[in-house]
Amino acid sequence: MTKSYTEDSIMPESQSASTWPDECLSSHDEHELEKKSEEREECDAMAKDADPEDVDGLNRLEEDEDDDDDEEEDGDDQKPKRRGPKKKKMTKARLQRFKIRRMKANARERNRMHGLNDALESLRKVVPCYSKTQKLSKIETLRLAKNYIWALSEILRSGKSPDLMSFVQALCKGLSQPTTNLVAGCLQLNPRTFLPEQSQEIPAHMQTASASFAAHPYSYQTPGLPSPPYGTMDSSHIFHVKPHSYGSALEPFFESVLTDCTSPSWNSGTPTIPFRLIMYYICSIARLYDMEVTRVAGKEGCDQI
DNA sequence: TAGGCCATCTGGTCCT
DNA sequence: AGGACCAGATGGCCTA
Repeated sequence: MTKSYTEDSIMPESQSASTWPDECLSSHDEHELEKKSEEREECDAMAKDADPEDVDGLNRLEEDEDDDDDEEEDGDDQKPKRRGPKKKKMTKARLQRFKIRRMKANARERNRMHGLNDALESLRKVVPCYSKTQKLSKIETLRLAKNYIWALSEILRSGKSPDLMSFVQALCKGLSQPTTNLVAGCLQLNPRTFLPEQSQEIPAHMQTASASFAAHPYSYQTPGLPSPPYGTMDSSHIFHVKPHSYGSALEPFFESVLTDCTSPSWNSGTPTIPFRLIMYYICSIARLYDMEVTRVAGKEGCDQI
């Protein structure tokens, strides 16, 4: 049974940036989950009603049993006897129990995978780029989430405001072409401007600001992945993105944050940019933290004197 | 049409 | 014994 999830899972535009993981399920999301849960119950019911005679694996199992029987009947000395406990004869009752057990296991496995997919869907909604039309694949969602976490923790660690370029570079490390384009489109950026290979074209002040982001300790080489675009940063693939107005892209990130949030694109149907606001808050907190540490340190110094 | 992505089934292994 | 987890196989759908 194949179930298609073609329905658009759209993040409501009203969802604020403050709805972070624990509260990230809006009423809309809850409704979606309820709907899915109902679908799954139907699915499970169908599995229960399914004719056990139709289970493919059982046919194979029956074939195995036949083989065993043949072996016994032949009594061929040339073939080594199978060691270990002898297989019990598959009676009709045993067969029936096996079928039921197998169907229950299948239903459990389906539910387990659905749970995993729900978690991934929640993750999609909290990573920077959430598009109505272009849903991130599972693997890309995980990669983007990993980059995002790293980028945010780097901001907290350094207490410095990164520029947009280096932030997006960090986000796009190891992502595929479509995802990189999505991130670029999401930020209304020209992907050319943050390509690692072209970093020498970035103004000097940008490169300085990017320093802490350049060395991505968790960047991976994705060994063993079959083919590009996975695991590569081949820049050629990024050029397919449609041209935008790139004027603000080279401006320092935090100078434009608030104005960007009130720009028309903020409310458009295209991917939202809530993380810009989040970034603003995080960096503000980091600055306050830094100031507080400096203040306390100074005070302790005075006390010691 | 090939390749990517996905859902599902399945058998194996480990744990309770 | 039964459930959770995992990886391989398979087939369907979609897109470049």
